[in-house]
Amino acid sequence: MTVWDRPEPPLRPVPLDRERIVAAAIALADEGGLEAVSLRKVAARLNAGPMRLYGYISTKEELFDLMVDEVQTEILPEEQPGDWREALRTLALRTRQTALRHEWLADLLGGRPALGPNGLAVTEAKLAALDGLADIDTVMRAVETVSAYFTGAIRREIANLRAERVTGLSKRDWQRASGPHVTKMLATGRFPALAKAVHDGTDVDAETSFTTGLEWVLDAVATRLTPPSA
Amino acid sequence: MTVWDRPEPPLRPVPLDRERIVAAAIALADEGGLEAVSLRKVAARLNAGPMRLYGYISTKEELFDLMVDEVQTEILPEEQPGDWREALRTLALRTRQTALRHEWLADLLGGRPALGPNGLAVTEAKLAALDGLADIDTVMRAVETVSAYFTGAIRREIANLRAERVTGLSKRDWQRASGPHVTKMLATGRFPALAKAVHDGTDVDAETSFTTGLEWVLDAVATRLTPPSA
DNA sequence: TCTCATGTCGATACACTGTATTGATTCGTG
DNA sequence: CACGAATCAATACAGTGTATCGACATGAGA
Repeated sequence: MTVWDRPEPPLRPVPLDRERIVAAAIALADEGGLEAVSLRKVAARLNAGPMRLYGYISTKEELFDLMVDEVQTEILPEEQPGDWREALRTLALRTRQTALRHEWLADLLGGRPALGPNGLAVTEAKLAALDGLADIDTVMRAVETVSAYFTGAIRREIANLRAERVTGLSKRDWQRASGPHVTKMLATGRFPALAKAVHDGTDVDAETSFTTGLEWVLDAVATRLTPPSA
Repeated sequence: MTVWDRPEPPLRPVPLDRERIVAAAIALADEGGLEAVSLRKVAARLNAGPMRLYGYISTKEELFDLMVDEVQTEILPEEQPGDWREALRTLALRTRQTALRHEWLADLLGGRPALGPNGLAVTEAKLAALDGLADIDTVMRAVETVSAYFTGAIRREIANLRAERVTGLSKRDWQRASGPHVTKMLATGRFPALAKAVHDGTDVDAETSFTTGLEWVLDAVATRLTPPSA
């Protein structure tokens, strides 16, 4: 093979760093969901071979960890509001909004401990909101409870959202009218309470459902805080 | 190739049904986690070719749906206790226990709407527990909130459990002593509340954490129920 | 300025995945 | 007994995460 047949060597490889890798991965996930993220595709976006990434991460799971940590920056508000309740509410709502912007986050939420810098910062913010308002153990239980609530609520919301997308129908309409399976099941009479709920319940939007439950949980937390000493 | 070279045809294929397929898949997942479930391995356990499964499911996701629905039978208690609170608590605790028996459930919990017969039965049980104790919309909010809580709590618990397994240390010990990364981060002083929590907080076991939060949420629900008419 | 060691990079390779297609084989039915 | 339909397995394909390894550009030392 002569020189003329051989292509010029590729230009010096673009320098890589985790930031660029994670950004590429997030872009892919935003476009096509988590399953669209493959090391080959991420590398391709950066004009690199797949193996190149293994200098920066040692496993695909680590890439996911980095992605989660990265979007946590969107969760922390610029300034922490004063009231503990407002602070926790804001963190919960911003987590939800972030998950709506990056739906793949719902698949990862709660899946692994969030130990990256931004994850720790979010945890810090949660704990700081309640700092001094009760003994530490109560504060920890409170943070765990609120976080567990919104993790679960967000997962369910995104799950429903996806289901609605594939059928093109709202969950309610779908159950009531054209979801043949559920309709048939309800018709069996084996699920009276469920049938009543589907039939008589108001089809409340996801945000209302989320905030309603959130306020309930925050109420529960409020009861446990030590009353401000008189 | 003569008859003598050719092996006898395989015995008539073992008849298949979804039950056996799902059982095989669950066994695999119990042993090696969700990622150990491949259509090839499931089929192999049933002495069948991979393609055979596509007569019973049309996608791997559907197999997961069936697996989730199957283990829901372990969640429903034999008899429904009388008290709404007891009923919801039992459902939550049994979901947790089921997830501890089948850790892969944590990966799937809340990931897709549970519309199988057993999933519907569990939802029915939740709704039935509160039936008549408040208007339907309140009942639905209550069920959503409790479910969201324990979905998130279970996910976190399993996530921590796995993390502990790979390091061989309790989360607390690990953070305090030998988790170099977290230790270093805490040492930066950027996370004072977190540092205090790790340092001064009691290392409560997972079950206590779970039930504590659960009772809080149940308290919150209680507040919303219409007081028994005098 | 030349040589050599070092370490980075990418090509290749491997074992495996979910699933479409296709061809053989069996069975029920006329 | 023959044929049509249905069932099933083999093959195939495009993709996956990651181990291995050879080439090559780069920096250090002489």
